Amino acid sequence: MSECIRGTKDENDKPIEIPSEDDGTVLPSTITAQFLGACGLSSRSPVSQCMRGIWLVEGILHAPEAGWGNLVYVTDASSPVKAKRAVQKTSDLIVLGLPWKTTEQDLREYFSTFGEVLMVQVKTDLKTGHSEGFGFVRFTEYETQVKVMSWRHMIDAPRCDRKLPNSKQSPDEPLRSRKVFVGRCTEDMTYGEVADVFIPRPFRAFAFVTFADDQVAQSLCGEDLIIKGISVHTANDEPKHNSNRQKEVEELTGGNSDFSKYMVSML
DNA sequence: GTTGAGCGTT
Repeated sequence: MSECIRGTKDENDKPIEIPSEDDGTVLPSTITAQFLGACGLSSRSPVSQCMRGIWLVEGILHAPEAGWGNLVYVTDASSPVKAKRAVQKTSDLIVLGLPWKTTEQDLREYFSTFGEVLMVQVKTDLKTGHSEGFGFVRFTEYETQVKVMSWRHMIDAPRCDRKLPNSKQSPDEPLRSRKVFVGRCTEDMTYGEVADVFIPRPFRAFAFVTFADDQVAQSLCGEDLIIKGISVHTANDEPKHNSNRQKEVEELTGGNSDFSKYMVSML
């Protein structure tokens, strides 16, 4: 049953009515349509007088247990960072692990299947003119960039990683990684529902697993899991940068209930 | 046997 929720940008302002969906949830786009740059809600608890955020699951705002009620919901302020994120521009992606023989034409052909390509480069040694095994690609549409970033690619070779170049990593926005470090694994473990797996050869008892979903990946981080009698350790793929972020996300995702669905089974 | 491997001549 659809209803109207009282929302405002400032608690002292007169609230305006925000329509909910038929199932009682609210879409962030509905919020954004009324309050530029905002996409979340919180309300002041009549009991504790504290502001409480509204639960956001897979991009949808869910009513509190007691329903939306007659409370006034305050939209989240649009911080400069969020405002910047709304306009997603494409950037060059570095493509690593290219075979020596791969040419710019090969790269363009390959990436054109995902969307319009603005530019490709294969970096070559100035003296010898031969490929250095990496290059860059730039797409017209940010959508295409996201698509290409999401999955493992094979360009005349078993694996070609692509990611934002070091020069383009923004320190205020560490991408929530879909990749997890798996320690103490055994060689015969297999991984389900994943985008990529990296196992060092020769085998060294750890692996990197990239999941299709960053929420799943993050919910696994930091867990010690028993799988078929073997204790497996999972952690963030690059522990040095984002331990705080990781804790935050762990609290939000509330443990590893999805684990059995997604992770490891023994052969 | 608990953190791979690579980063842009103009």
